Amino acid sequence: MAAKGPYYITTAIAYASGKPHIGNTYEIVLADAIARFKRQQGYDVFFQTGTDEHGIKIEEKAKAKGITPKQFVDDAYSEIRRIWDLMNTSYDKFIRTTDDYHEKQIQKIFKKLYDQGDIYKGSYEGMYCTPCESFWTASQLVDGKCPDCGRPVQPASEEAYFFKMSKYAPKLIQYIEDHPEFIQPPARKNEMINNFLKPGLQDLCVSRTSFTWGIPVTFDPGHVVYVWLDALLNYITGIGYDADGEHGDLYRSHWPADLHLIGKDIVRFHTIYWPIFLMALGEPLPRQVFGHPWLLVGDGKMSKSKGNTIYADTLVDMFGIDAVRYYMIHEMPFDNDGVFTWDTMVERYNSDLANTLGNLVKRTISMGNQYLGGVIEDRKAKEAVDDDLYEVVLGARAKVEEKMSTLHVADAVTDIFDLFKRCNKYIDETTPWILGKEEDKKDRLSTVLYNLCDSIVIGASLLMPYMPDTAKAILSQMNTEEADYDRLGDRGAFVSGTKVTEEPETLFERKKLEDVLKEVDKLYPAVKEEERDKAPKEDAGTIGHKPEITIDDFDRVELRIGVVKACEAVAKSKKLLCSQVDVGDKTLQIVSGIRKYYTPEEMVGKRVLVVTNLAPARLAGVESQGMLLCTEDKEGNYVLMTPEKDAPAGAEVC
RNA sequence: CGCGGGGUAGAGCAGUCUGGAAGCUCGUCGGGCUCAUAACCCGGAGGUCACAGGUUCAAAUCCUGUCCCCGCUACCA
Repeated sequence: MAAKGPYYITTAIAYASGKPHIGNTYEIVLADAIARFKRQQGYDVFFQTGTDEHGIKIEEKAKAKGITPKQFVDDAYSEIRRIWDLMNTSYDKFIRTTDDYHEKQIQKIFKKLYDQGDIYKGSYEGMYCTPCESFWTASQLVDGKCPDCGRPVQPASEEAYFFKMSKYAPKLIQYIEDHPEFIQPPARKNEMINNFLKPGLQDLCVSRTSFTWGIPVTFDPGHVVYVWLDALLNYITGIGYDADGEHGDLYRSHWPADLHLIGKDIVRFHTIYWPIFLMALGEPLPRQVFGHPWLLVGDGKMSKSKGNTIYADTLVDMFGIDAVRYYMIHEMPFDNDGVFTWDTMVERYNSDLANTLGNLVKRTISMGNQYLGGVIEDRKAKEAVDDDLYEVVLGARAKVEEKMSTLHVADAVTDIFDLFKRCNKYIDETTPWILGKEEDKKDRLSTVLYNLCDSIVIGASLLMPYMPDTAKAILSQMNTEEADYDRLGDRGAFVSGTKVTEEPETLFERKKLEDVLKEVDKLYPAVKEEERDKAPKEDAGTIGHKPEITIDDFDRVELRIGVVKACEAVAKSKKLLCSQVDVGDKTLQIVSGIRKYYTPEEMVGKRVLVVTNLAPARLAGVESQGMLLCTEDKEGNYVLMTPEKDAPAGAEVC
């Protein structure tokens, strides 16, 4: 295969805060398929992935667990790397932002950018909670108060370093316009230019003093480098960039990157901040950034009742590595989110892997053994239908290549399966089992089976980047090596006279949906309990238990029965209803986020539980003087709390 | 008029940029075959391409307007 030059591909580095679920795992698998494909084509591929290990969140989680941040990220790193390896991904380098060479370079880079005037010292405006000693941005506040303790906060400013973004904006706009392929999918390009670049870029905060788990700024103790300047630079520090210009060989041969594969949520950082950092360093810009869509889990019902986090290792246990890789790659359209459901998983597994592919290989090898003793020769007894078969088979590589060139990876895999489908059809067209009964048709029979083996070898070779283990298993059953990529457009990948295996193994055993669902049922209650134990520590977003309170604490809350007298939608909002609620001695105006579940009309006359001594707040510009109590039903819909028997407005709840 | 994505057969999607016979997968119904994992092959049924106007010889595709869904965001007190 011809050498085609360097190819550098990266994934985003994973935030080392916990076990990655299938959505996070999708990215590394997709990148792996692309990297393997490029290697197959003959490129000198370097494939880098890694973990982002700094930041306040990690510092806090470690503290909650009672371990050091370093211990925390070591654990998280091991788990992430274990999953990447489990998925059989062929990365060449796994970088951690706590690696010493990375930290050293970040410090040098920071200094360099500061010395040349791109970074300056300023202040970061926000709100400060004195008792908690915490700094918050306006958007983090809950009801204008400290999200931790609920006490009032004061405007304050924190000393911080900033990067002068605006200076490079015109040059970046020019670059983006001149390189239409730079941002993928193309729709994102206008989004970046219109929403961020044209209105004027704000300077980016690149250091913080409010936490310590980060890379220290060498010339200003107390400051640590803040997230993006640390994280994005991994793409060059990982391959030997040096701020003093003493770059390693790998950097010299492989930078700029050919492809940064990232999630669509961080396109902005990779197509605006990252190129600007590089411009400031005087380094060339990456050739392409692809913001891939997300792999989401199930419909609402499934995720509520069965837990919505599904991990790759769970799926691998049930279906095997390549089936999971196939699902991830195949179910993800180019620019729409994909969805994981157990139903589709089983459907894809049975219909594509077991029926189309597995069964094809098995029946072909079985016939080879039954009629020809396993030795498959091309006896040149050609018929017209053979050309129809080969037209599809030999054309597959070009199709795959075309799809891959625009990163339509799912479509590329579909083309390979079209090849296998054509083979199944060919078997029906040629009816080898009939040829096998007639002595004078032996040559034809042999040729037919040869054509099939040849086609399967070509198909398996094409499949190598996506399902490496399966491709190898097929080739091994055919007793044949992977065909060279450059020859996949020609016949002869399978050597005439080769003896295939006598005992073909079943590549994918069919699965019954009901069996899988039973297993899922068994699996998920267990996972849920496990998570409930971890939840309070690990994730503030899930429901944990609150600290014990005294009866006096409870007594501070004034709860009463209210009757809704009038209700209307809040004009400026999609979620809010504004109700006038009679609570006995007065009528409170209460705004609630329940428009999705109740119409204003059905609200009127309802008896509800009301918190009546809550400090007023403004929601969407409307004052709210209390709170209606709700809970969630099984589907996650909000349900109002009402008294079980009739109780008058104003009755106290105790 | 906050930003963005979307509405095409029972389900999931492609096709829309570059107008020119409505396509794929699954399901369903019928047939064929028996080498193979109840698998494989063929055929049928099933769509006013969200709606309404417009441009055109021709519109799923282009233009205008409307409705609905989903993310994100501001406001789920």
